[in-house]
Amino acid sequence: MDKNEKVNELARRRGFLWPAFELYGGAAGFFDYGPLGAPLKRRIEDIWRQFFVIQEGFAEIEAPTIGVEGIYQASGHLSGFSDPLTSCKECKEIYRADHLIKHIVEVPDALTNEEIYRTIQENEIGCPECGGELSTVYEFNLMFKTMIGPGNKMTGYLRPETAQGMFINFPRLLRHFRDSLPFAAVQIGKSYRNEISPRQGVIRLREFTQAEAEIFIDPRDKTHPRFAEIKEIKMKFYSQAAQETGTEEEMTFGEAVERGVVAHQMLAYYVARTYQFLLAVGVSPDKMRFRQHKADEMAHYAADCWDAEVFLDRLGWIEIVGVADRTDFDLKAHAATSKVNLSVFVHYDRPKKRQKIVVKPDFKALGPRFKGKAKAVAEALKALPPEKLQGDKITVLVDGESIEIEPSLVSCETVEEEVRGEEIIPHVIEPSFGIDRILYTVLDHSYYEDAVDGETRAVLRFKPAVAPIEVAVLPLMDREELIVPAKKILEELRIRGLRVDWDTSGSIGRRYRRNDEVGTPYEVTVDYETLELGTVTIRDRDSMQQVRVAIEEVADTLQSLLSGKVKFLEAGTLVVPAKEK
RNA sequence: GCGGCUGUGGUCCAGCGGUUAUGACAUGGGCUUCCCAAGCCCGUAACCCGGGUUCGAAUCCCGGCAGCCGCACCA
Repeated sequence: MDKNEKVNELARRRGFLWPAFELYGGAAGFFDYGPLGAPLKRRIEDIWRQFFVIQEGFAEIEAPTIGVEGIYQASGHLSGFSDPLTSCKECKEIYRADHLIKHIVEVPDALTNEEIYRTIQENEIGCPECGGELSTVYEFNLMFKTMIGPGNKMTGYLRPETAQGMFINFPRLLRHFRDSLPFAAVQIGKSYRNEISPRQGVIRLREFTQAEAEIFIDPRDKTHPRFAEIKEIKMKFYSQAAQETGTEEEMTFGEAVERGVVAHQMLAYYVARTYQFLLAVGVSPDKMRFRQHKADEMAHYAADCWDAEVFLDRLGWIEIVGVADRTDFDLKAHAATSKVNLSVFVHYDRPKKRQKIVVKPDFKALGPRFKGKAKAVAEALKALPPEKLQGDKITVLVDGESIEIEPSLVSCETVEEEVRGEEIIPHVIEPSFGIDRILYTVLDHSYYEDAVDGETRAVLRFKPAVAPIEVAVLPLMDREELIVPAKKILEELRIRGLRVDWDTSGSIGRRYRRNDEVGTPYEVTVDYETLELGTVTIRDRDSMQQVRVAIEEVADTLQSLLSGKVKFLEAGTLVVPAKEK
């Protein structure tokens, strides 16, 4: 068994990840989070909230997972996310139908599926592999389609990303943030993509969890006020240029922006925050890098994009987070499709004075002469550039009719005007996290094996902040006199809000191993010294060392250990193992 | 979606036309004042699903589903 298999097997056996619908034969691309997987995922999400909602002050919202058609017309997912396919009736091979007629039709995208099929027939195009006859063209869209309400009146789609929920709430979010930039909204939730062939467990799912932030910024100012805080952090950058040579470059964020490796502070800052978050949940820095998208792989909406990639045994480098500069693509698209203005009025620091020529048509004269058309003529006059108002005759075009007017009917005036600001469409920086992939990475990067007395010990070295079980309380033996004080400790720890497990089954060594395997950082053992001296032992998962502390202090000590305030060997008196005595 | 390989208790595996379906580990109960998967006793627990061939199918054939590997796909 290689490591990947071991991790998967452990995850299945111990209740982290279960293939879904097993009772009914299963379906690829769906997983259940078991009793340990669900809290692990929840804790990862909570750390994400800590970083992006609490520390950055972003607003968390929750939008429906089913969206109406208009959203995905605007976002490009209806057209860009779906491909016209055709298959060979002989060898069953599947092709992109539009690709087959590229050399005949200049813009195959503009054709309907029927038209593409007709083109294939008219030009007698056969299967490129075997020459067989091709089937009619059908649409394969990666979005799950459903119906809203009875009948077929309204089409709904399961959202392929959470991002659109933030974009379409832009006007309300803007108001929430009192009409000023920058601001950001986030969502953690399920997204759905009907993948053609999902594989590799939780790496490619049909239903998955995303955590996305949409940070709306003023496009003219891509600096970040807190850039100084992250600028000394060093990380592995794998830029477009570096990919030519195939070696990542280690440098600070400050250097990366100075050298133009990362386009601007805004993008760099969120790449850095992403990096810090991934470290916090337990992704190994040695097996992580940030790779810049190449120009040709950039998504249809992105101007620049940096992916956090992690190295997984057998799978290689896998993308787990994308941090993209989506520019104003989405807001512009939604503004155009919905016909709602999605710009922000940005005030200047100081109102600007501007000279402006105001054209004043003489309505008293124009009215009687042009009657109903007078207004249109006046508008046309106002629209003319100042130089056209000179000369003997002024010519305007109204409803295709050329009309001549003598200059005396129009007066021009130069006025000084105060301009207080301007309408802009914000740009969007989007860090987009694949929670399932991150969780799998945490499992993979936490997995260790060491040898204890010639036996292999499997350990998940979770950070205490993500461990599904933080403490196990273990009576040395399953005996009444040890169980009573142990239960008291269990209750107290639970009242403190710790995630505690209780286990009396099997020898103490067996119970330590069981907990090592699910990543429990600390075990409290109640033994006969507890009865004599009122102390218990706390065992450290990684070093397997034990310290003794008084019963009254055990809850405080554990909390200090879990939060990292106290080092293990300083938490109590080191216990010398029996065989060394 | 195509092709190849695979599918037996929770896990790993034996059985390859007739067995009360083998075993190990894990797990539950009991014994053992027992700090790193010890020992002994007892127990729970499986042939992926559906058809077919056959007197008889876990075993052979077909289809489905799932997993792995290649190809394609991955906005």
